Amino acid sequence: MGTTKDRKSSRTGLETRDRIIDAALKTVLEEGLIGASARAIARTGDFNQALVFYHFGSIEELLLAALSRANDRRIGRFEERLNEVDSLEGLVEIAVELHEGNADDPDHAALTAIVAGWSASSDVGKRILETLKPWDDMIEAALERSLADTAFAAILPAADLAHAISALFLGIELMSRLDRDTDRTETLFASLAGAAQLAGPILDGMRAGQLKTKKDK
Amino acid sequence: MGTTKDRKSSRTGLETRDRIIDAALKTVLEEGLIGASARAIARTGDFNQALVFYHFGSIEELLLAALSRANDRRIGRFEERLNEVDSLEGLVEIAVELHEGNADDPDHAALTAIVAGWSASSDVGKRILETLKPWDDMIEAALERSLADTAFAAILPAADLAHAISALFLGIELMSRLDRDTDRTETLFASLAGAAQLAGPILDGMRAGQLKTKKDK
DNA sequence: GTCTATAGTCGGATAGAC
DNA sequence: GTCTATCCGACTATAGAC
Repeated sequence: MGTTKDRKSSRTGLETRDRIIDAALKTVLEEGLIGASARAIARTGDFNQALVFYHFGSIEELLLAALSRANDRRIGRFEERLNEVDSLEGLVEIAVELHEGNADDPDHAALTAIVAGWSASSDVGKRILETLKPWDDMIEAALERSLADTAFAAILPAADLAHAISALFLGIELMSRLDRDTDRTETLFASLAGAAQLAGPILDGMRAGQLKTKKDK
Repeated sequence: MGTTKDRKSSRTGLETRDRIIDAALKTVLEEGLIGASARAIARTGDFNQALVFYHFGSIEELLLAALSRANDRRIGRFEERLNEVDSLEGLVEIAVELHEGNADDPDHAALTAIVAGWSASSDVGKRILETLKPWDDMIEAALERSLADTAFAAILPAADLAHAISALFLGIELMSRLDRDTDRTETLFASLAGAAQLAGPILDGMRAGQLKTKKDK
């Protein structure tokens, strides 16, 4: 999108691969997964339909590549903060920003559509989960820092909770896309922030109760 | 499925409508939303493809009808218990059973696929949300009973929490369908049950602290 | 109410010229 | 590496016979 281009001329293959991926994402965003045919994508990106097959072999492969790229971009945008956060309040703060950014983020819309639309073919499913795995790992680590020495840490493994949070986000984004007008999630996130501010001190109390400093691992 | 039928003979129109809806659900389950064409559905149900248009006018309408029916069946199966539960532990118990039942429930697989696959066209989105609304309402009422007189009730409105739970379920089912082999959700629900047993008493403590009996509204 | 037949469209994928 | 042209299959939807 920000590249120099003069409409339909010869250029290097790598550039075209990128253009195709971007066009795929945009098409999925605008037309949905079902509407993301090779022809529609080519129309969006203003290139020849046959290029999809030359560069990716099939639509399925293209969409998986697109998923991976969209995911990478999103991870890049949040991994630094996610890897530093160590409190429930901080986590929710990031979650709120993640959600708020989602509305205008073409990457994310396409990402959820692709994930959701493929609940059928399960060989692709594994590859999708593989792509999304980094989120689970980052969230899990953040949770471990945030809930350390807490009763909840013992009974609700960070890995499980992290997975649940990933799922929650997927579900929330799908639902909020069903009807942009009456989006219930606005107030939800506000409430979540409030809840975190209530629960945070309680957790800290649990920690303090054990008189065991945590920061030096 | 449990109706008397003798393969491809004349019968009343209402029976056929049902057959078509059942076939649609089965097809969505097996082939995914993209694979659920009029022809594929007709193949599954062993009837003529043209009947879809005669009875429903379009595939979109058929799938919306199928969604509604699958949802009704699921609600029927759980509404009684959901309308009675009044504790966090009880809620989680129902959630666990809901999830466990989901694996073998063709209704549910199709339901999530339809909801998820339609994040694009937003006029349909509204109708889908309308169909799912009863869940939010039932969960909200159950939460109000379960969290009454709790600090969480004040800061996290039941309506928001209910919506989040609906979204969580949608997300969880989608994810768990991506890879049946390495399903993370098994341990998740076990952990959730544990967490509820930890949190339940805490909430009861809060309630008791206010010395205000709750049962008489 | 259900069938056959078919019109018309669109999509995946490939061959081969440039 | 990119284009045109094309094959072929699948799809939605309708017309009309039964």
